[in-house]
Amino acid sequence: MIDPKLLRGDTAMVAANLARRGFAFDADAYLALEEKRKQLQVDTEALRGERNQSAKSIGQAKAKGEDIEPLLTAVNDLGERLETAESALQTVQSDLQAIELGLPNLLDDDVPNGASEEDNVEVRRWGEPREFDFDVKDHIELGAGVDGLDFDAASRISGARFAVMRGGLARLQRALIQFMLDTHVAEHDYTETYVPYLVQAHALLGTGNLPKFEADLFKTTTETPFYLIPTAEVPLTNLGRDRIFEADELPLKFAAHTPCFRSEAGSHGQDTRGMIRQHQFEKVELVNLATSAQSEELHEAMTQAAETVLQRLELPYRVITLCAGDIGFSAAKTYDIEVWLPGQQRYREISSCSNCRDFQARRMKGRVRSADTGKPELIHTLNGSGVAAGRALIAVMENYQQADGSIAVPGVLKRYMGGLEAVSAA
RNA sequence: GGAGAGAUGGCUGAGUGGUCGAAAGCGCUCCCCUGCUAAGGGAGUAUACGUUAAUAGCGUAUCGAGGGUUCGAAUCCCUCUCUCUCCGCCA
Repeated sequence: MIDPKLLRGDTAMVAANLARRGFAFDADAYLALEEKRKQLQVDTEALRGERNQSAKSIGQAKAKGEDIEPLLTAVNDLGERLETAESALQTVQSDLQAIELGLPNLLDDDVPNGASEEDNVEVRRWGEPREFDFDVKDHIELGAGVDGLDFDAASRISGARFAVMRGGLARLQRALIQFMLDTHVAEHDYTETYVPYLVQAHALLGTGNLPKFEADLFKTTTETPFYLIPTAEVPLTNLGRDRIFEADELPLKFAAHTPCFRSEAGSHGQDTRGMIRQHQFEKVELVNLATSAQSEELHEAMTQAAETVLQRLELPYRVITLCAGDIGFSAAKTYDIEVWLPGQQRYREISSCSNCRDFQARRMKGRVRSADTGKPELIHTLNGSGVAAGRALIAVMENYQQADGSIAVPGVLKRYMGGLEAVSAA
């Protein structure tokens, strides 16, 4: 949520900022509603004050043994007036809240303008795409060749956008996950964390996935519905929910491996072949809970941490800053890391590192007791993929392919592969 | 799944219809005293929202959540959630 005080006090600035995203914010309608809220709230609170006063004097009169009948008649219609005022106020407040929950985060000043991914700005590149002296295969062909990636089997079980993996390939994905977690824990000071894969609506409201993006989520039909997490960002970030941290507890840095579940509604026709875009995929996620003073630096460090993984795997990549039209709902600023895929001859997203500032914290009531003032203030939340394991597997397959169709095991993964040098057909 | 107990401020813990936002203790902050890493005395110490130039006042809300009864609810009633104990079941 955007700070309601800011929204109210500097509506034009907020509207202009949101307009950069292509988000049309009806400031006039909002201000009219807000004006109404203010009046209703003042009225309601005055009535409540009146009621409290009379109740108090009735209590005092009764204590003195006086006749309270006349006092009771005097407040006769108060209850009804109050009830009317309260319900009107409640209606307006929930309308306002619906508007506020639907507004995306304010953009950081250094988010570039732009309408689509075409306008994202490259920050840096690392590594050189490898030169092949044979015809390059994509991961689908390679996976079939080593008899490890089976989309037909998956579709018989679950339909489109699922994969079955076997043997060395399945193990390679597990090796990637282990390697990533070990790296972040040992070198980047992350705490390995295990979290629920099913969460309730309020957790998703906190991260900004709800109420606007329900269609992207899988939901159970149980009496109290659960949602399958679309990313470990949801449970990890909610570790800060309803808490007041001491200043010296922050930053907290959590790393978790989880499967991620996405309905991919609205992505029909995109990446339908292969394992790029699935309903279920594995990811190692990084989340930081921080003070406002820490978040900017941590954002850079988190991006570096994700880059480290790719560097150790010797996978060429580039880092881009997402433009205003491409950045996510809850983020103030996002770096995407795109890995080189020889099979597609282009860079594809493998990590997304965002600073959400206090946007999610406000929804979650995540706070920290300021070291200076002793007062609670909102924490900053950051999340990043460190990195997507399914896509990392694709990247390793395509970048490490050999002329005979086998896949060489990257050096850093060998210890996780039982000394295996290459994944090939059994 | 069955039976029972419970949920109060940073913590412990009183409080069963009326000046209770809430006793007391602990912790923390400030002051005083004390020639010293002790003890004692005093004051203060929740959050959100509204109003406001104001982190000053004033008002409103909050004692797990939601609803109800009442002029008035931490206290009574209903529903739900969570925690604990015992039993059952189970990876």
